[in-house]
Amino acid sequence: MRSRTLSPDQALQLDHQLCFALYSTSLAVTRVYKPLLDELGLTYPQYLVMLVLWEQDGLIVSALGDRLFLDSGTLTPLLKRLESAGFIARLRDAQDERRVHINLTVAGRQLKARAAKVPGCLLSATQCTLPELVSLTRQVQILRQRLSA
Amino acid sequence: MRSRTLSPDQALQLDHQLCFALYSTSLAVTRVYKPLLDELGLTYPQYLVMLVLWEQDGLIVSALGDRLFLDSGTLTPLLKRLESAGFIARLRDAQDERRVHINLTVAGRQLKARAAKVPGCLLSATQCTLPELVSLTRQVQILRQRLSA
DNA sequence: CTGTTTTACTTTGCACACAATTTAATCTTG
DNA sequence: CAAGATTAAATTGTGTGCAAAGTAAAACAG
Repeated sequence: MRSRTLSPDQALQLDHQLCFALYSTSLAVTRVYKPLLDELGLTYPQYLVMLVLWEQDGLIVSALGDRLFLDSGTLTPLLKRLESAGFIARLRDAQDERRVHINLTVAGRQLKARAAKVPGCLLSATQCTLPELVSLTRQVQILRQRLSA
Repeated sequence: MRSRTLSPDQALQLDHQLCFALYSTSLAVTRVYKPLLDELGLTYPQYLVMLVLWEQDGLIVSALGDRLFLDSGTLTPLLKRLESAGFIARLRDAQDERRVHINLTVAGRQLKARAAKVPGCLLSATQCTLPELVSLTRQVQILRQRLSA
């Protein structure tokens, strides 16, 4: 019968690390997205920002950060690139000049239609059923919630 | 009864994206590792390299890359930093001068003992049981395998 | 054996992530 | 209301990831 705990040697094996499974799989997913997002003129983190804005336009930078678990040090330059690309506009809040609202441009809203096929391409790349993916997504989200607490 | 497919709007919701769950959870894991690895003088990707070398010393750069799913453009500068830190030595192969072997130094081997407690800290941070983590790790590894094929 | 191709690694350039600092605006407190 | 504290973004510096180009050694082909 196997022990309930691992030896130090086993515990340090790369293929036993959940962290590495998540890390390498996340990078693998990004590589699958790359050609799809290239067509849209977006990087993967930029695509995530657009997903948020397509759900809720006009958020301020910190609200975007809360949603994506990213800070302003990451978002500020990324948002400037999205602005240069013509997908968003950055507007200071008139009431509170510290805040910057991120608004979709017409081109940014139009991009949503072209992005509609992306999730389906990913689903087929995984060779999983939708329920399988939903289950795995939930498990990983729960882990994130516990780690961020 | 729910449809077996999602509407375009549902399919593009951030919280339905497995990619985002993986991406944000992987970053969350890295943030939990940060203080532990700071003590060892390693970044997270450097820690992964050390895990590989603790299993098998003397690998060439491309073999490390195969194991970690990273290319030499990523590994070369990272390995130079590990060399500067005194944990590894880089040695040209005498038979084939194109190859560079990565060998642990004494300090690099000694670091393994200090790293032994890291996996346990992570396990407790997840508030999961070991079998739960093993199951999740396997599912994510299978996904990676399908995406990399 | 010599010109070509392939391989292994390095270098360069761009885009994240994130800690730490800075700047500017707002809030709080006495 | 004035001084200090807090907040929101932006900036700076370091370390990845990765595409693309460069370099040098080895393998191959005629």
